[in-house]
Amino acid sequence: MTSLRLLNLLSLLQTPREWPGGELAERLAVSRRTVRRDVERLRDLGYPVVATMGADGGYRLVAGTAMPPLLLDDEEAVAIAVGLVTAARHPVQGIEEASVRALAKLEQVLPSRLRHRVASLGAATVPLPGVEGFDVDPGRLTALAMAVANRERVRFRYLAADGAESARLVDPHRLVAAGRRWYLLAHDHDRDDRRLFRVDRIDDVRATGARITTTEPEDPAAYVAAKLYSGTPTYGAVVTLHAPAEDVARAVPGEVTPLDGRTCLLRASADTLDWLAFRLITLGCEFEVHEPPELVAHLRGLAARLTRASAPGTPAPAGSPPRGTPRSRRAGPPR
Amino acid sequence: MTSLRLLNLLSLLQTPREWPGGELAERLAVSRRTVRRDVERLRDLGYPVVATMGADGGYRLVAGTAMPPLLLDDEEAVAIAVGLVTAARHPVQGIEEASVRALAKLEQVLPSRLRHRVASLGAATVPLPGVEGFDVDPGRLTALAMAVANRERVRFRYLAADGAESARLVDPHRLVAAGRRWYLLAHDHDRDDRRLFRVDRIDDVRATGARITTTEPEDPAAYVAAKLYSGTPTYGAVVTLHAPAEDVARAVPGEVTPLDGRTCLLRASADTLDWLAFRLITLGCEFEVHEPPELVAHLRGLAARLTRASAPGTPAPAGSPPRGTPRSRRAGPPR
DNA sequence: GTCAGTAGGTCGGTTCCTGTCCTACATCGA
DNA sequence: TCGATGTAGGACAGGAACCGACCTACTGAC
Repeated sequence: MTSLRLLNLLSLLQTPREWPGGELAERLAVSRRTVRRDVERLRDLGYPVVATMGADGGYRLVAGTAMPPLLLDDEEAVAIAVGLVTAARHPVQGIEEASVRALAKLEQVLPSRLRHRVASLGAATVPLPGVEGFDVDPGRLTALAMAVANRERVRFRYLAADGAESARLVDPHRLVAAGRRWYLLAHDHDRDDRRLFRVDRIDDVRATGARITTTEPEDPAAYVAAKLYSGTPTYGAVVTLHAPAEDVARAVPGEVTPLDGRTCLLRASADTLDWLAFRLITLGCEFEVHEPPELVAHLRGLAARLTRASAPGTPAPAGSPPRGTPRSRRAGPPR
Repeated sequence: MTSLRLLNLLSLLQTPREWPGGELAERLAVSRRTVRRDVERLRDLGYPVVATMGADGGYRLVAGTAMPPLLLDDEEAVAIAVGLVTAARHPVQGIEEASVRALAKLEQVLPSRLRHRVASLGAATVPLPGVEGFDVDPGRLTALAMAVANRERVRFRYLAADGAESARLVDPHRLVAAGRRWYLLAHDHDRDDRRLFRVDRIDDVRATGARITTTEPEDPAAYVAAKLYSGTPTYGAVVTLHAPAEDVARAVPGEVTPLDGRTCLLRASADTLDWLAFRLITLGCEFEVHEPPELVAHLRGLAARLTRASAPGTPAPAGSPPRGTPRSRRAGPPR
């Protein structure tokens, strides 16, 4: 079949190197002429293959106007999936939805032998500070994304803010990420009204097979924003930073006002104190917090904890096995 | 052309929903019979398409044994690229190389109109603490990855540890990630010897077009490990954590020994104090540091900084514009 | 200049592909 | 229980596409 050969050819050409026509002909078990024709076919499909002339020339796939089908080996597929899983955990502004869509697409076709690798590797992510239960399970996210794409009614269990658990039957309309949290905008059939669900409080998602009958609001983004800002606890911080304004503006989101060449004023808001403290600490500069008082108290608590942790002269507890040959310190880094 | 239709069909089937044959026939502008035959073709290619029988049945692509070609729209491609870029910045143990390979593959064919989006979005990543210049430029990484895959000799400028800059001509053999740093294992033609280069010190990578003539060591991993452990500064930390051993083991890499049900002993090593401190703080529990003394001092300095930052009653500097209507705090989260 | 590579035209035989029939079977809902 | 609506798949004939073999033209490196 010629389609299979075309895919194989694409797969070969996607490894970033030059392929002489003879080698391609051999690998695809066809004549050189046919390889040329296949290359022409790929070009017709919109995937530009450039050929460098002369001795030791060859074919190479370059960027065109359309994305060619990506042909991945197992490891690459796992790597991409892991990347998308962490992207779902720490959504990047502007492509949150596309990340989840891509993850759902990939999950749908990912061979089962690779799934456990993705799961185990995806779990070993860099932990960012947050409250318990903050972490979104990517599987839940993709299940909901599939339902949204499929326009399919779903059932799930929901843990409300007051701790009450309930079973819901909803028409899922859209997944949105706000800050570091995911929300599902849906029509709740039991309540017969639109609701905004926090995805990390959703569990046991089950497809019903029924089609969606309700419609989403004409401006989902505005709806979500209104719901969120009226309901989510938010801490607005005002901090003086001993660092140039331009450096700060690059590093953190928020409103940065330069005070002088070496200090600036930052206004930022977040939904947890942990997160605010984390962003401030990782800036690595001196700073003073003016508001809110909760953040001042939080930082003072953290300082106390660190002081306790670095109490001088604490001996290692008995029973700890002796360390082998200690690794060298302060040696020069490799060239 | 039938290959084009097959790709389109694959593309449709990859969106996670069910497709009735009639709709597919319409979209592909062929008869129902041909759709059935195309589905059969896909199955022959190893991509399992399941069909649910009965009224409102349809076709769906499911996970098989081989990865089908991924057909992505622009946004999904950007999302994947951004995910891989951050994965290159924060390599996940075990798939570092595959991540870069996938990124190189994607970069090669990514339409130019999407590149700037990837660049700008990829820059806005969560900053993790580290020394200056720690961050690897993903573009450099993919350039080197391409050279490795292409077995092509490259030129670059290198900033040695002592600050001396030099031009190098090398045969790149392999990219390896150790901890959070990338290294290039290569044969340096000027020195005529194997060298290990830190990728963040490499600049201005340029392909020469010449083929590689040297061979990599029979056991690259061992070679790199030997080079690294003999040369890189490493801090070995010994810390008592007031958290259950199993929780800790999940959250941080290192050797965890339970002391009792609620505390454990952690041995971990890293190349910067910032990184060690960061991992300990984000655990969120009480802890005591036994070794090394540098870490104790580092934490004490951090505690002092936080104490200064949370000095009571610091008024906001004059001239700061009054904040508009303050956002609500402590209101209930949305249902 | 020579050599080794790509680019591309032509031609005949063969293969494959397509649409139109047809029947068989599964599933849901009335 | 029956009918509607879906998939599954065989048979067939006309047409389109594909393939290899041969040829010439062009390009770049040694």
